[in-house]
Amino acid sequence: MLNLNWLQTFVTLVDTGHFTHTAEKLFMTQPGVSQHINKLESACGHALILREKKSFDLTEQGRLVYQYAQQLLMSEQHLFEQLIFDNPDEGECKLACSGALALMLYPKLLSVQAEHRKLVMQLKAAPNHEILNAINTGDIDLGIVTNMSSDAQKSSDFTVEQVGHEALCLILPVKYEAQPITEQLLIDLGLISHPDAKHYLSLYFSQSQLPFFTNTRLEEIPKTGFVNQINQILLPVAKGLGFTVLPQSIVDSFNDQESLTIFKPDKPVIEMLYLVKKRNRVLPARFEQVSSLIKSSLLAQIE
Amino acid sequence: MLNLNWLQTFVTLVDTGHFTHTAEKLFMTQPGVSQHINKLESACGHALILREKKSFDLTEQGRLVYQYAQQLLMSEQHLFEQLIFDNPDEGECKLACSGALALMLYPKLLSVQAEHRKLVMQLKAAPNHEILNAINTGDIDLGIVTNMSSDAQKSSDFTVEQVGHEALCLILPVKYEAQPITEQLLIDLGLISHPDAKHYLSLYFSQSQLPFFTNTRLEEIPKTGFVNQINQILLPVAKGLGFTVLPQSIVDSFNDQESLTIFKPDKPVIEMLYLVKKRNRVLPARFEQVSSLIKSSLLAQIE
DNA sequence: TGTTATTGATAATTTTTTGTTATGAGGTGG
DNA sequence: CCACCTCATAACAAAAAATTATCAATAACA
Repeated sequence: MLNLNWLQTFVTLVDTGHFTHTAEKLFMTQPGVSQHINKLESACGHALILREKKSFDLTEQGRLVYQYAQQLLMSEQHLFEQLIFDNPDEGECKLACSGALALMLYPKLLSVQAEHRKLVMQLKAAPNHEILNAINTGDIDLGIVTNMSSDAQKSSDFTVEQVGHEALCLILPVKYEAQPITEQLLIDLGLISHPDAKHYLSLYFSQSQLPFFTNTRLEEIPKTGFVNQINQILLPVAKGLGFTVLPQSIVDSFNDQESLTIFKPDKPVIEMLYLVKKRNRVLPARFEQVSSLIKSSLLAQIE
Repeated sequence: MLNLNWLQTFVTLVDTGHFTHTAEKLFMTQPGVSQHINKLESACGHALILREKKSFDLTEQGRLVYQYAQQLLMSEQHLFEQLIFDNPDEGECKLACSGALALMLYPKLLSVQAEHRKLVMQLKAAPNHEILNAINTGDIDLGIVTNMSSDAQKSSDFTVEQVGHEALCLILPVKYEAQPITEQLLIDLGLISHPDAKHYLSLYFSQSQLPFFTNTRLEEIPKTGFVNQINQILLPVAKGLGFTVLPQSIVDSFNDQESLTIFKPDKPVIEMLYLVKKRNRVLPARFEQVSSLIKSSLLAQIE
């Protein structure tokens, strides 16, 4: 392994072209410089300089090592700067949320990044449990999840903050507009499924006070479609091929609203949104603006 | 300064999450691991891990250092690979030649680079003495120059190889086509100057056996223009604003040939082209294809 | 062309750093 | 609750690095 001190000495030597001057510059003795170069050479397995008379020339390997060393010393300096100053406009933000929220949030995050090019936004759409898992391993810095309950036993590992809520909609083809919803109707129509469909469905029926489907019987609904592209889920519904359950925001952003009908339950179905990070983790300064952006976006949506 | 061994230990520790396992993996003892981490932390001036119970969490600084260390270890490995294997298709080629030759060579060099994206061609157009100087300092790996004579005293510092020659042309506006060339005509017409004009002029008159301009009187020719864009020098000549001296290849690549007339001296004026590198310097493998490309290009041009 | 001053290499010695062993405190799991 | 595992600490041994004291080779200069 290449010792950084040797590299520093080597760079200075190449710059000055002079062993003694290098020693003075680095507050060491001249034999020390010779030794550093010798050690570096044997660590590299190659001669780095060709000594001739008083001066020397770089070998090709010497050039490579010189380039490498310069980069290295620069990047170490950069690291130290990062360590002492937590720049709010620089660094990676690894975020995760549901596909529905990603659809809304990603453009806003990107406009922040457009202003601060060194602030790199990474947004991953994933189901709840995967988000929590990724936060735990440190793959994700900050996540937005819906229900914390099912992972409650782990919840002590997280810092959770409620940041908003979103209405869930039961969506059918427009031709059922005037019809009363029955369990049999839904079974006949079939479900257009998607990654969060199961979770949304059980949430919807348990909250909406509709006397349909106890949890055990949700499986009985036939699946007449599946997509994991959030903005394409409503296409088959619009074409009359099935029903589905999605957050309000997805429905709002769909082009062909006239082909859909949204069922109005007696009691609106709301899912809570939680901003989650790892417990004890103090996020860098850049997450200030990110989380306030998230909060204001989610609040604005409720209006 | 951050010791590479400490960083290696730190990375392994973060990966395993386990001091003892880290020690085993790196063939050291467990207290050694503890010490490495302590030293790294004090060198960074920050806690890198938060020890709690048996396990630990990374601090934000720890994350930064981890990222940095991973990059570093990777790039050191890359360096070693470069040192043992001189890849003919990877690396920088820093070349220099006259503007005229650059015009011809650069497209060819770029088509080589297009095939081998890691082979980066850097071509600089510069006058002779600047090229020799840059080769001497190591800023340029390989150069093409015309006359070595004036820097002959230094020539022992270089390895020189003749690689071709190029005809020099005296170019006038087409309206002088039928006219005999006299010294007075040139003075009346005026010189369209460019960076190599003086050198080309003295070469031309000393070789062409025209009884014009002893070197001392070259200065008397009035300058009626100047450009340092090689492919724009002939524009003012075509418009009748002056004469100039340029290599044949530049004339050939000019669009508006009909507006020019090229003087035919009794004895054609040739300037030799030399491929020059620093003496004793063994260039990396990638220069094989570069110099054979240069040679074949210059030979092809002579035909 | 001697003569002196510089420059870098080498060897021996000292100092500093690093790694190991021995041990202990705190936590875990059967 | 006991045996075990994990990491921290201190004392010591080993290795690495720096320094001093030289020397040979070259350059500079009278």
